[in-house]
Formats: sequence, C-alpha cells, structure tokens
Amino acid sequence: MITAPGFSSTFEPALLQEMQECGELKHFKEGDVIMDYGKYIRMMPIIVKGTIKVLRMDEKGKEILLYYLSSNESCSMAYSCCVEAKKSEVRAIAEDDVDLIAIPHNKLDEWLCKYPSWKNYIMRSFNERFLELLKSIESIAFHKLDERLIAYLKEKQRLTGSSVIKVSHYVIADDLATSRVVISRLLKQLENEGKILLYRNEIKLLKDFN
Amino acid sequence: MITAPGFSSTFEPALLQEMQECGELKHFKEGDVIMDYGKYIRMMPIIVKGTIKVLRMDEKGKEILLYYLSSNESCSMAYSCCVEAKKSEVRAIAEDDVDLIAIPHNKLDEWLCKYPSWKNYIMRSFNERFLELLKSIESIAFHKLDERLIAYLKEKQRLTGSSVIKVSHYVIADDLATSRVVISRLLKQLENEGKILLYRNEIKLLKDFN
DNA sequence: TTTTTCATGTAACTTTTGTCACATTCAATT
DNA sequence: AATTGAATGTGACAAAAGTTACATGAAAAA
Repeated sequence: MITAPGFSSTFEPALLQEMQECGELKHFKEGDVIMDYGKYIRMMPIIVKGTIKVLRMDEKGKEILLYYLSSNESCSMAYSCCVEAKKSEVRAIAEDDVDLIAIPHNKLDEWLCKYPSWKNYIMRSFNERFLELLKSIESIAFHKLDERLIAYLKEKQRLTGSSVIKVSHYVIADDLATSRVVISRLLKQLENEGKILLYRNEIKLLKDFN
Repeated sequence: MITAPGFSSTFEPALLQEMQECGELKHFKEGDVIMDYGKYIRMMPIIVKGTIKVLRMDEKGKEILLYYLSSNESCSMAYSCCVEAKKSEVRAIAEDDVDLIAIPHNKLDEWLCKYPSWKNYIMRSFNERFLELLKSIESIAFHKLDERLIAYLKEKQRLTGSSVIKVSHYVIADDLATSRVVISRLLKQLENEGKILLYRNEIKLLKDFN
C-alpha cells in the first residue's frame, strides 16, 4: 500500500490506483547506490520516505553534491533518461533508509496524456530540479566556501530536522568539491565564533548559527 | 514560411503545419532581451536562426553564463515556466540576430499528446538543458579559471564558426563571473604562450590554441 | 589491552583569484 | 586636431583556497 504524505492530493484516484498496480515498491538502505554513472535507467523513482543525494563527478573522480531529493519528489533526469533510453549522468545515493516507487518507463509516456495530475507533477519536477541546479550554480559561482559551508549545514538541518549533523569533515569536503583540510579549518573558525560545536563525526549547530 | 535546418526531420508534417498556423515568427536584434528575470513567459521559443545567451544573476547583480541556444534548440526552462505559469528565473539575450518561432502556451500541452515528435523534442530538450547545466557546474566547480577561459573561447569559436572572437575582456569576465583584470591577465598569458593574439574587442585564436 | 584505522587539528607554505590604482592606447566624436 | 570615453596593460598587494606534512585523539578490531 502506497502511503506517502501528500500523494493523494498530488495524484488523482485513478492514477494512484494504476501506480499501485504497475509501480514497484523498493527499499534502499543508507549508502545504497540507486542510480550510477553510465547505467541505463528503466524506472523512474518517486520517493515515499527518506532522502536521496544526487551527485556529479568530473573526469578525475571528484564528486560534487547537486541536490537532495526527499518525500514526494523525483529525479527529473531519471525521467528524461527513461524516456530517451539514455545512460545516467549522475549518481544517486540513499542518504538514509529510502522507500520509493519505481514507475516502469512505458507508463511514463502513457500517463502523460491520460492523467493531467501526472503531467503537472512531471512538469513541476522538471522546474524544481532546474531551480535546484541553478541554486547550485549560484552557490559555487557567487559564494565563498565559508558561506557555502553554512548553507550546506543549514540544508542538512532542514532535511533531518535536527541541529545535530552526523557527518565527517571528509564527506563535507567531497560534497563541496574541496579538501578536508579546508573544511576543518572553516569549521574550527565557526566553532571559535561560537556558532557550532565539533565532535567526532558530528557537528552541533548552536542558537547563534541561524 | 518556417525553414529552419532540420525542422522537417524533427517534426512530423501535421505538426509543422500547426506550427505555421499557431506559431508566431519573431525577430530579435543583437543584444535584445528575449526573456528576463521575473517576467512571465507565455510563449515557448524555438530558435530558427542565430544564437541566444542564457544567464543567471545573483542577489548582488553579478551574472553568469549558463549556456547558449542555437538553431533548432529551445529553452526548457521557458517550457516548464509556460506550463506552470511561473516567472522566468533566467535572462536570455540575443547574441546575434535571432529568428525564432514563439509557440503559445496553450498548444504546448495539447501537442504533447497529439504529436509524438513534439513530445520527443521536448524531452530531448529537457535532457540537453540538464546536461548543459551539469557541464556548467562541472566547469565552475572543478576547473580553474584559465581552463574555463579556454573552454569559453572554444565554445565561441564553435558557435560562430570563426577563430576571430569579437568580445571585450569585460564581457568575458561577466560571463565567467570574475573580474576584468583577472581575464586580461589570463589572456595576456595565453598570448605570451603563442596561443592567441589580442586586439581591441577581438581575440584571434591561433593554430596552437586547439 | 594493544593495535590499527579513521577523524580531526594545525602549522607552514604555494597557488589562485580578487582588488586597487593608475598608465596607456585606440577609436569615435566634437 | 583635440577631446573624450571605452578597452586594455600592469604592478603591487590582499584574501581565499589548495597542498603538504605531521601530530593528536577517538573508536573499532585484533
């Protein structure tokens, strides 16, 4: 039974019915790779529970965080890849435990004409993902690392709903496409300013942080 | 009469017919603003001739180049904005003289179901634009300014089909979101390496450049 | 407990990028 | 021809980010 929050207000009843019939409910554990570079994508995922991290790698193997996907969202790049039968240009990793509905690619087209709510959902997704990428570009192009780091921590806070961020400096460095030493340095600076507290694999955001 | 190269192989005859009837042929001169921040978009442009430059601005007014659109291409962000009745998040400027067909927003949806070639075109556009944005992110995140500058000049060369680039250092600096002095410095370096020649408002790419 | 592995701290240094100030040069206008 | 304004050149310096090397500490494994 599909029971994502907001699903019934997003999709019309007949479509929900079809999604139950054709969609495959899948489960991923923290760290599982859901999509990977060069792999064909035959299903479009709609997230029911949990958070997915979407990454892009350069030639030398450095990876940068593009955006997160959470409840009720889906990856537009997966959609156009499915329809076009293209290989994935991104990697998607389960940030925590993830439940998703995988929609087979042959249904994507069909529903587009059949269900207005589906078409709206897809268009909204495209738009949201474009905006995420624009945000990402803005962040890298216009903001210095200290600001990007703060934005990164706030995003984590928003996604988890907690002021205690469980992540190593090394992972942050990867996500922001910089080096661990630089992140440690900036974090220490934030700690000295009384905005955060640092522990092993853990960063606590204080009142002053926001 | 619509006569873009490749149009008849992209769209089915019946759709071409409808495009002629409903689409409005528009002309823009170099420098004209085709889309702008915060403006509603009611038509989706398909470029027949010329090149459009798509930009994104930050809060402080700094602008960065996202990508170029040329013959037979269209702006996916315009599409999803049209369908969703959203304001534009980007600025689009005619790089040279541009002819385009403006498709009214009410047709976009209709054709999606009616013409498979339209649906394919739209999906391909979405995918291409995503890839452009990914390329842009990669460029900013993983490459130093000298490499980005070289890529920028090569792209100009590709688009114009000429090794003589007509652009000021100031414009390049804007497009790459840096300062004019920095660009002048890097260009002078390339000139000293025998890869380019510098003139006023003009950069000549030499054999060694490629 | 001891060892090993991973995470973090930090100093010292380099490279890259950004900024300011001012000179020079080219081309259009008066 | 003289004036003006935009484009470019360049030195000097500051700030930001990247790199190397090594120390310390904390947790997991032997």
